[in-house]
Amino acid sequence: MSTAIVWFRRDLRLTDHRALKEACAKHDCVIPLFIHHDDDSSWPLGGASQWWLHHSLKSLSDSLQAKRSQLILAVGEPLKVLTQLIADHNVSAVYWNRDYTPVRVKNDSEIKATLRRNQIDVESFIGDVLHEPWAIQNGQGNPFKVFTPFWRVCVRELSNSPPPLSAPRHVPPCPKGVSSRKLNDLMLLPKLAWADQFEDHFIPGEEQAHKKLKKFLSNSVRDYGERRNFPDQLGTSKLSPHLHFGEISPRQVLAETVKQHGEEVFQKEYGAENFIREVGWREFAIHVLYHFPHTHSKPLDERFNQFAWRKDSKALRAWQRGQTGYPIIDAGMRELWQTGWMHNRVRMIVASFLTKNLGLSWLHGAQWFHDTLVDADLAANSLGWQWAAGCGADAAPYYRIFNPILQTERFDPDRAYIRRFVPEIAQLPDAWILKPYEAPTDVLKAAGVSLGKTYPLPIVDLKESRDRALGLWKAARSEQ
DNA sequence: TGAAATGTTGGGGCG
DNA sequence: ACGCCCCAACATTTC
Repeated sequence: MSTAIVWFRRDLRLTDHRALKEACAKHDCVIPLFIHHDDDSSWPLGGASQWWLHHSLKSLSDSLQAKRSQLILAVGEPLKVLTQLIADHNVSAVYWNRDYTPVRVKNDSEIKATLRRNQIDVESFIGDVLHEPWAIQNGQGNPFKVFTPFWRVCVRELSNSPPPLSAPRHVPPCPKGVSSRKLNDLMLLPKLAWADQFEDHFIPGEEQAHKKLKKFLSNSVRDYGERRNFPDQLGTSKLSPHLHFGEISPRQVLAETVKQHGEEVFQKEYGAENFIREVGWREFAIHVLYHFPHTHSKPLDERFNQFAWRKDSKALRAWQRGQTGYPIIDAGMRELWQTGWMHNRVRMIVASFLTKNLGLSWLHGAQWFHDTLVDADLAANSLGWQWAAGCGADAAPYYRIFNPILQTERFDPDRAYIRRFVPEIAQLPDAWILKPYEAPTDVLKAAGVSLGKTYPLPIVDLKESRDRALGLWKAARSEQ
């Protein structure tokens, strides 16, 4: 009898799970294990992510039970938990899929070395990427800092990307007497009713992830290139949290897309190409954070190390709570708070507003998103915020400053998004709802809006703050 | 995956 | 009839 542990981390699924497949093929007993432990003190698991994790673990546990296995839950330092289990149940092997975030890379290599010293067979497998981060290089053998050439190489090398695996037909039983914590012991659900609305928008779990992908591929993907820009429409896949927790892998997303739409998904004129390209941005984020592990808290562009960010806790709080006086910003921030998610177009707008107009550090934005997004992902979040702030990989040019009013006119043409999330101004006509502060008094009165009372006055002047940002970014750029 | 400023063009009003 | 001006519409440049 040989027993193996499969250490589940951010790969909460049974299909395309290399570690699980290997363990099931080689061992008579398999302990599917999840260890709850915040190993990155500077980026603790956010509240919204905890909510997702709770439900995703429930789903994985149910799936394993259907295979007559059992998910074992533990709390504490992974090495201690593993060592104890190994000793108690005569475990001979430990398998996991790799995670490329900096703290995990470091901890995993230590755990691997320690267990191997103790004669345990430890094997790790490719994680949730198309290519290992070290397998993709530019002509000089360096990591990429620009998306387009990076993605070109990824696509060219796709034949070397491992194909997705099916679920193991049979999961060997978990040995008798392995004790597990109760899911509720992990204390993942918020004490207040904050997350109550999340479940109206998301159902965590592997089965739902695949359902959502299939539905998206058969209904929406053709118009994705256009429709994805309109936050009021269901034009995006909303797969991000499922991908973050590994309920579905990027290999599966790509394979399913190609299966339904053929190889032409790589040609530019197809909606599916835009969609696959977003999977590419996810891959790029993992690549950049792996090779530049400081970029979750320091700018990739060193000229921004000394940047004079403003400090203004009142403005930060107004931004966080959706009380800036600019409806598209407030709508986005409230969508985030209420649903645990924000449309990507609006993420760009609120990020530009925080960094350029308010002049507050992108780190504040990254921290808030990390805590409140169900899809919070250290790699994607860091890349996205540095991109918006103009200090990261393939960053937006310093002069690219979104105007909230123009963005509303373009991407929320009938103002449905604003009306949904900023109901106190919903009665304003289309022409004024995007800038209530300029609306004539009789229009405001007729709509029941009292500026400064029922809806805030703008906390910053757009033109003034834009000019200030242009000067600062231009100066930062010319340093060194 | 930007916005604003500046430049150019052409139609129409008007002396 | 003609030149001049205004200005919208569009294009280009600049930040």
